[in-house]
Amino acid sequence: MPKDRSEQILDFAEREIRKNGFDGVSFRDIADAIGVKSASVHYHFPTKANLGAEVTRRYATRFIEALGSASDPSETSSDRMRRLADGYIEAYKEDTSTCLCAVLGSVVNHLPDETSKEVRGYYAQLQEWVRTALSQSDTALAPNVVVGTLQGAMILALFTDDAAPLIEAKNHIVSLA
Amino acid sequence: MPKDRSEQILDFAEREIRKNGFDGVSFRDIADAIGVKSASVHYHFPTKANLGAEVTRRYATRFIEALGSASDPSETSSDRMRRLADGYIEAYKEDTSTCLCAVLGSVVNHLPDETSKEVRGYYAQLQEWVRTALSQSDTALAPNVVVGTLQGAMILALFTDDAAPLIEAKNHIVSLA
DNA sequence: GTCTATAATTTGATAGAC
DNA sequence: GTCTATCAAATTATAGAC
Repeated sequence: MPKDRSEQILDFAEREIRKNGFDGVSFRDIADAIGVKSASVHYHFPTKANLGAEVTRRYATRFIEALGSASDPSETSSDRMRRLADGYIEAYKEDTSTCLCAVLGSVVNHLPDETSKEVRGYYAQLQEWVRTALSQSDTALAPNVVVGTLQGAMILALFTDDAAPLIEAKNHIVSLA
Repeated sequence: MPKDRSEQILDFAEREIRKNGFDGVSFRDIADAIGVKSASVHYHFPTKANLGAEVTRRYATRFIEALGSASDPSETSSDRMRRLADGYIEAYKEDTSTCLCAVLGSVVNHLPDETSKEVRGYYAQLQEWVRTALSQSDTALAPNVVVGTLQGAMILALFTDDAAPLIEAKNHIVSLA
């Protein structure tokens, strides 16, 4: 079955936001890319604030679900950190683009409320997952440090156009978890 | 002596870019803020690519110079990491805004060439400083990890509106250096 | 659902007077 | 150096026909 239009729009919007930022994509860009007019995009997502929110919500759901359980007793903390880091690495490789969070996070106070609310929600979920994932370990790693390290590595990966900084961050975190 | 106009423009442009991103500030915003017309801003900085480049160059120079020596033999690696982290913390406190690098770095491939060139140059300098600063230590900390961790913590600090993630990142890096 | 048409605003940028 | 005046293009968004 063919992809429905809303999904097509979200796909392209997500890719462009991750590459160019929230202000770096327009309704016309999206419309042109999928072969409709901008008014049709507005039919599916009435405002840009709404579009940003939906892109973020979908991204968050996908990312968090892919992480799986943070409390499976058959796993170690390192196992979970490895999965987390791999999530970032895959996100990077998807389109040699950053995670949505690094792009939208750095300008969160500039985003429309409807969008920033979702970005904050995503961070809260991620933070909670890491907190749980590390809760049975006596590691000195703070959840903030884990998330920050991967986030920052994402940006560095963009510069070198190479996943190496992400691999280093992964090794660092896994070895300390 | 009064600040000259170019400096006033750079001051405001830097603050806005760090809060709202490169696309989040316009020549008119700047002109209004300092009480001139947008044509006057263009007189000092002919294009936005040029303005972005000058803002970045000035920011980089200030930040790197504030770091001081990366090879003073009377200091330990931890001392240097402490200074580096404090640089980020001060940058955050300046206006509860991110470092320029986190904002521009995440969309580096979307920036005009003239601007992105300066952003990349800044990163190279920073990376080199950290590499030198750690070169006499047998720490397992990679320069990428150090920079990434602080960068990522900056973004997290924005969310919580609190420097706590930066403090955690600082402690983490200093203790491992 | 998609279109045409259009409104209202904002953007980066330039020409030329003072 | 700053101004007025202006441009061409792009932006988000809406009304109404099909």
